Amino acid sequence: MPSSSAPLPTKERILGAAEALFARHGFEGASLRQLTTAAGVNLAAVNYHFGSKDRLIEEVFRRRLDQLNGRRMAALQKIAGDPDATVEDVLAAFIAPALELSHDGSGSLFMRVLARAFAEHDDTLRKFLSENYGHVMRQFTAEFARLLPHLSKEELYWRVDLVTGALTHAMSGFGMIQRKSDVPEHQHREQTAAHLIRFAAAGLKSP
Amino acid sequence: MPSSSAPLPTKERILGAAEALFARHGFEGASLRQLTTAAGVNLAAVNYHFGSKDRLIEEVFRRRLDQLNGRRMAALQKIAGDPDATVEDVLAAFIAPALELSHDGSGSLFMRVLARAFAEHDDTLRKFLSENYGHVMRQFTAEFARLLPHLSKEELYWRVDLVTGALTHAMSGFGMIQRKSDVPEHQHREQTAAHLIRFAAAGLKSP
DNA sequence: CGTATGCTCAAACGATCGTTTGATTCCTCG
DNA sequence: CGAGGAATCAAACGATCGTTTGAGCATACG
Repeated sequence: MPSSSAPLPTKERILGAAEALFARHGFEGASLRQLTTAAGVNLAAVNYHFGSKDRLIEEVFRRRLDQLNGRRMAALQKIAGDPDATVEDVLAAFIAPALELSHDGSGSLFMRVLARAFAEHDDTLRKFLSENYGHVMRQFTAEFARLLPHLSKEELYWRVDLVTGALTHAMSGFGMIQRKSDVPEHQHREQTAAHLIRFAAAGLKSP
Repeated sequence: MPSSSAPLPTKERILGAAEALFARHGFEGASLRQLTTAAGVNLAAVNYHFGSKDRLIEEVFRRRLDQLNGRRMAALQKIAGDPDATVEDVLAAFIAPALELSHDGSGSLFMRVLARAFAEHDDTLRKFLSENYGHVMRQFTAEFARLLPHLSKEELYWRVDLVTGALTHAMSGFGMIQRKSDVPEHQHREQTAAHLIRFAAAGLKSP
C-alpha cells in the first residue's frame, strides 16, 4: 500500500479524473478508458480498486458530499434555535459550504456532477442521496419552518424546493451568467452566493 | 408517403418514443434499439428518416420548442408595453405555455428532456438553443427591465437566471415535491405554476 | 532467502453501440 | 398491368463499451 508517496495514490487520481469527466460528459458519456488515461493509470485499476464503474460513481459522491454536508450541518448547528438568526443566515449556512468546496480546484466540477445527478432521474442514485443525506435537507427545512411560522408546511416545502432549483442551477454554472475574464473566480462565486441568498430570501419570506 | 393514415406516421412515432426515452435515460443512455422497439419501427428507420441520432435529437427539440416559444412570444406580445402589466403577468406568459405543453400526454416529458439539455454542457446543443430561441429570453428580459427599472442590468440578469433555474427544476419534476395520488395531474401543474410565479415574483421584485 | 501480498499491466472477453447495406414490400401513377 | 420511387426489413459492419484474466512487478515479513 503506497500510503504516503510523493504523487497522489491511484485511488485519488481515479476519483479526481472521474469527477472532471463525469462533469463534462456525464456518467454514461465518460468511458473508463478516457478516465483511466486521464488519470494516468491502467484500465483495470478502476475495477480493482472500486469493483465497478457504478461503485466508482458512488464513491465520487460520497467523498464530496460527506464533507459538504458535514460543513452544512456544522454551520446550521451554530444558528439553530437562535432567536436572532435570520432566513439569510440559514441560507448562508447552506450555500457557503458549497462555495468553499468550489474554491479548491476540482471542487467546482463536483457541483456540475451533482446537477447531473439531479437531471438523471435514476432511482438508484436518488435513493442513495436520500438515504445518506436526506437528514440534512430535513434539518434545514425545520429551521426554515421556525423562522417562517406563517407558512403552511406544504407551502414551505414548495419554496424550499424552488430554492434548491435556483441553487443547483446557479452553482453548477448552467445559466447565461458567465464569469467575466476580469473577475477572479472566487469573487464570481461570492457574487453568485450573494445574489442567490438575496433572491432566495425574498422568495421564502414572501407573504 | 403515408400522409394521413389511421395510426401515427413513422416519423412521429419515432419522435414520441425518443422524447420519452431521452427523458428517462438521457441522450446517450437511450439506444436506437430501445427507441425503435418502443416506437414499433425498424432499427434503420431513424437513420433513414433523420439521417443520424444527433439530428433526431435536434428534431425532438425543434418540434416542441417551436410551439412552446411561439406561445410564449404570443402571450408576451399581449402585455408588452402595457402600463398595467405586472411582473406576475410576464412570468405567467413565460410559464403558462410550458404548462399547456405538459397537458397533452408526452409534453411533460419534454420538460425533463429540456432539463437534461441544461445539465449537459454540450456546446453544440447550447449553441443550437441560443441561436434558435435566444431572442425569446432577450424579449422577456427586456420586459422585466421595463417593469423593474430600479434594477441594474447586471442585477436583472442574475435574477432572471435564478428564475430560470427554479423554473427548470420545478417543471421537470426534479425535487421533493411529488404529485399526490389524489391530486389530478393538471391541478398539480397549476399549483406548481402558482407557487413558482409567487416565488419568482418576490425574488425579482426584491429591492 | 523464499514467499506471500498488494498492485499494475497488456490482452482479451462478450455485449452493445450507431450506422450501412441490399433485398423486399408497399403504394402511386402512367 | 407494369414501372418506379418511397418505405421497411433482417442482417451485418466496425467501433467501443465495462469487465475479467493471468502474468509480471514490487514491497514486506517469516
